[in-house]
Amino acid sequence: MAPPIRLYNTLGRSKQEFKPLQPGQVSIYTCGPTVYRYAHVGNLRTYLFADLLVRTLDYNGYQVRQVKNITDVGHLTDDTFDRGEDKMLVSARLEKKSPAEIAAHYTHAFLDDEARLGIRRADAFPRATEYVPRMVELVALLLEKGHAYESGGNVYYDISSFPDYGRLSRNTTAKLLAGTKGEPDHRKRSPLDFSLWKRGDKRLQVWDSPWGPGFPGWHIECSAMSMALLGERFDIHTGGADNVFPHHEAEIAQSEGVTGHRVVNHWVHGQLLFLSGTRMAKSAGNFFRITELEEQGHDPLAFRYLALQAKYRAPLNFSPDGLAGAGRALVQLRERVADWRSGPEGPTGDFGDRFLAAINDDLDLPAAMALVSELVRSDRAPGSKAALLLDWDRVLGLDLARGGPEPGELPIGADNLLTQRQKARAAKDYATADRLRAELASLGVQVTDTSEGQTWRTAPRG
RNA sequence: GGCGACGUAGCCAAGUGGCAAGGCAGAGGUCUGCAAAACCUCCAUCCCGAGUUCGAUUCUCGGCGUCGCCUCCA
Repeated sequence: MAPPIRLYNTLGRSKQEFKPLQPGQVSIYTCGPTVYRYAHVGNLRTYLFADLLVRTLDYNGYQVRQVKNITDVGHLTDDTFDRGEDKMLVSARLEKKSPAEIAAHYTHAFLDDEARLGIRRADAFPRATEYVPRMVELVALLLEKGHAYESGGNVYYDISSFPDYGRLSRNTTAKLLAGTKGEPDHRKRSPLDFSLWKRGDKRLQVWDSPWGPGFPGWHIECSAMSMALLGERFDIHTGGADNVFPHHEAEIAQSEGVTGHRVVNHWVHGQLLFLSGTRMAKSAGNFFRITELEEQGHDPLAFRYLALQAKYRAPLNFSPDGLAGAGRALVQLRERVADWRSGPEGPTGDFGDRFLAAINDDLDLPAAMALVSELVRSDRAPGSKAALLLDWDRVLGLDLARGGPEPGELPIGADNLLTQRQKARAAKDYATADRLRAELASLGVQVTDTSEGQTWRTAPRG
């Protein structure tokens, strides 16, 4: 009997028992990337957390449908007076490519990056540009229902028409107003009203609408794509903590404004990745791509291991040392699984139940990882330890079946040195043997003596 | 200014009203010709102050400090 899954819900700020709308099935919408640049490991941490959620539900026997949007329409950096720049279009200009080319390039890179981290493919990756007609419909409905107004060619959401505005982020409109800075945009009734549709015909990306040519506001796409693919009610919506306000607050106002009822049951947000105490961000330039870490000799899954050791709801401080440590631990774990696989089997006690209890408790992967260590050190039968670890790997996603590192290719001349060393050792000429070991090491070959003779392995990366 | 987090060993990071998980690094030991690996052992009174309590790292209040959101951002 599996313990119930409890998930923290940003709406309500508490762990709540997860109950799917349809028995045995779960619908998840994961707020995806805007594809105007490469994703960094900070971005990927959020998709990793969503992946762990999907895998946990799958492990519990649920049939999961996950939708992850690809935003290939740029958003303005500043909504006021249309001053902001659109990042998609900036990238297109800088790289002298069309927005579609930019989007295609970074979308592929994103999917590759996800695969490197063992993130399972979502069931659907809707593109925002393909849902603009649906967005236009939603904006028209919001106008019809009195939640929006047209002004100066733009359409704005009237937050005073939605009393629940602020419930997710716990901001109140009165306090938000007090904190308003900068000059007000006089086309808006309230400075807090946000854009649903922006007029503009001089851009590279323009669509027709009842309000003239233009482009959609920043939040409407998620309302459109989530409801188009998952329906007017779905189970879980994931995203980064930075999206709570204003993005998801606006999404709730839009989706519920249109439908008149609650759309998302569980809002789950993953915390951000930090580097030297500040948020890893594209704009700050303090980031690593997963491919960069790979070029430095790290296994991409070492980052996954690192992330598994922290709660998804807590900020995580990234450091190259921490990553290296996680990598060492991962290699060792894989070697053990390889060693134990063919060993004898036996009972594993309550380890399986404890693992399930950990992951079902709001994705407590740190507890699960501690359990991995406890199991490894335990005196259970090796074959069963390996089998259990491989079973857990369905959730952990660390590719534990991979085995130890490959011996690698011997550099030229090393073969001869190895033979000489073997002879020297047989003759108990240890001075020569040690000299040859040092010589081999300088060639990048690590020699180890075992009871069955010497073994070697090429050093990781040259 | 508003909203929200957080401050635990050298680093990363869990956790609980009652002797502080785990990983990496480090120390000692076993093993080994030596080394490596492996194995064993060791390594924190939890930012400060006050309060509640038999007892607080864990609850409350007050400091100090760090960070996130309030512009696009995972």
